Amino acid sequence: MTNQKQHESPTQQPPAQRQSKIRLLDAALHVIRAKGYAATTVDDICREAGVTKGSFFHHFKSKDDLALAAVAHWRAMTEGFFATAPYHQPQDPLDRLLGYLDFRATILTGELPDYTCLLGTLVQETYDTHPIIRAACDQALSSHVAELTRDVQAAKERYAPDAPWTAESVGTFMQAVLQGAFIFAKARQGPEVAAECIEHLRRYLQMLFDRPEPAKSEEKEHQTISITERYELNPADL
Amino acid sequence: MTNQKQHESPTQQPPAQRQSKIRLLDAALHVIRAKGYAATTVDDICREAGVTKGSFFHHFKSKDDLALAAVAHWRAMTEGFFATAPYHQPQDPLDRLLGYLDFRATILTGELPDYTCLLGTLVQETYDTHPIIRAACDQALSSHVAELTRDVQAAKERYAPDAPWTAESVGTFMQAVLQGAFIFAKARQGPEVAAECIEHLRRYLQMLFDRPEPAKSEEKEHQTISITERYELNPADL
DNA sequence: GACAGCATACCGACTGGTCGGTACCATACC
DNA sequence: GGTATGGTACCGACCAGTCGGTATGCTGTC
Repeated sequence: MTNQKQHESPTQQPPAQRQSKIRLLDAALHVIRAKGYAATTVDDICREAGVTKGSFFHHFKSKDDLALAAVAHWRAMTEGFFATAPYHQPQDPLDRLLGYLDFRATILTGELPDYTCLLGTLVQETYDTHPIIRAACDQALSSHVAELTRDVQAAKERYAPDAPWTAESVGTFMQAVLQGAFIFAKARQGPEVAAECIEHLRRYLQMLFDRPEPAKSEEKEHQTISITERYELNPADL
Repeated sequence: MTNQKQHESPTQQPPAQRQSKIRLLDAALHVIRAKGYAATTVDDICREAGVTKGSFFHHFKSKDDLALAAVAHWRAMTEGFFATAPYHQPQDPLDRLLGYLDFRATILTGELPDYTCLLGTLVQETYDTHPIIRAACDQALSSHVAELTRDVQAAKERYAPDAPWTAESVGTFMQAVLQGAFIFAKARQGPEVAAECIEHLRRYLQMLFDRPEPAKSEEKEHQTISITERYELNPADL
């Protein structure tokens, strides 16, 4: 949570208070990823957002209601973020997929709650006790998988039309690897292990589509620079 | 939690009450995997174990103390379980690795809390707030990874001595895929997606070691039957 | 073999604090 | 003034942990 506007830009901004709901949602993304859902208290979120409980319950019916809104917020944020990311540029669908993975490796910066996934954290805790939250996480995950699956399908048609696996299962596998990578990053307290996992996943895709592994050097160059500035987004808010 | 002895075998068993600690630990494994750590109350565990709170705090200093004991219990259970599993038989280290994955796919039965991993669930919630639990999970995960790494290293020496990746990173990747697979299983409420992920992982290993994918049919046959009976263990208790 | 002495195991009512949620008030903007 | 927004004070439920107490062994001694 670093990119909230410095509190007063008194000229054109909607009244600073109006942003309470968004600040609560941003705070929720951060706190839940750090402490987990059950351990996160409403007061925690209010404190992080700098608003009071009254405001919280004005905007959300309950803590669970906030969780659902947070998932929707997460979807909106990530969809926007990935939609404008640079990896879509290549014509070749396989290049886009590999670019996606490079991009995912690139944004492994900051503190752990800044780059881990809300959905994985949330669904782990709630799958058995909060069916509605589980369903929301499932949908959000599946939507992201579907996005990837499109490129996988295109790459499959071009490079491996007769392969025995489905494009969707590859898309799911990609997301699963990321989720597992985050768990290890949490256990090891750093993103290095996640980067290693992404590297293996990248190699797998290259093998699936019969591409030899290149000499592995600069192809990230053009991405490493710009992500946060270019899109005026902060990985912390993903 | 199904294999606890029917309460009275009055002849030789140590007094039924003595087992309270183990029953609490078994209950903890189950309940924490179902509800997550923070949402699990001491009373939940006592109810599941059929003992009282007094007994709980006789055996454990605190809830966190129980978590540590549960991780140790988990390690003991899983190490025993995997040590006696059939996949160790092949001479070829790659066959052992593939056998391991087939075995992991085979035990995806029962309810979700029966086949998912305590460590992943626990570390997700505690990595930032309970450093000691995080460290315990890290150790337990790393220990299992080290086990796998041995076979990966042997396979590497035999089949891919010059490959650019390390055996350890492959071992870690394998565990990460499983963890991610469990998250998706929770989101989708069933093990099928996890089996798909394991299949991809299996294919990756075959490719890493330059083995063509076989016609994929019966090689599981001899495992599917026996696991639970043969070792008198229940996946529910892993 | 019975009994004292002690430790381990277990019980369940209770407490102090926490947390989700509510009631009601204050201010701002139309 | 009325509606949207946010703040303060508080309530009731719940929960981790406590505490006084009982039951059931184990060991040594006579």
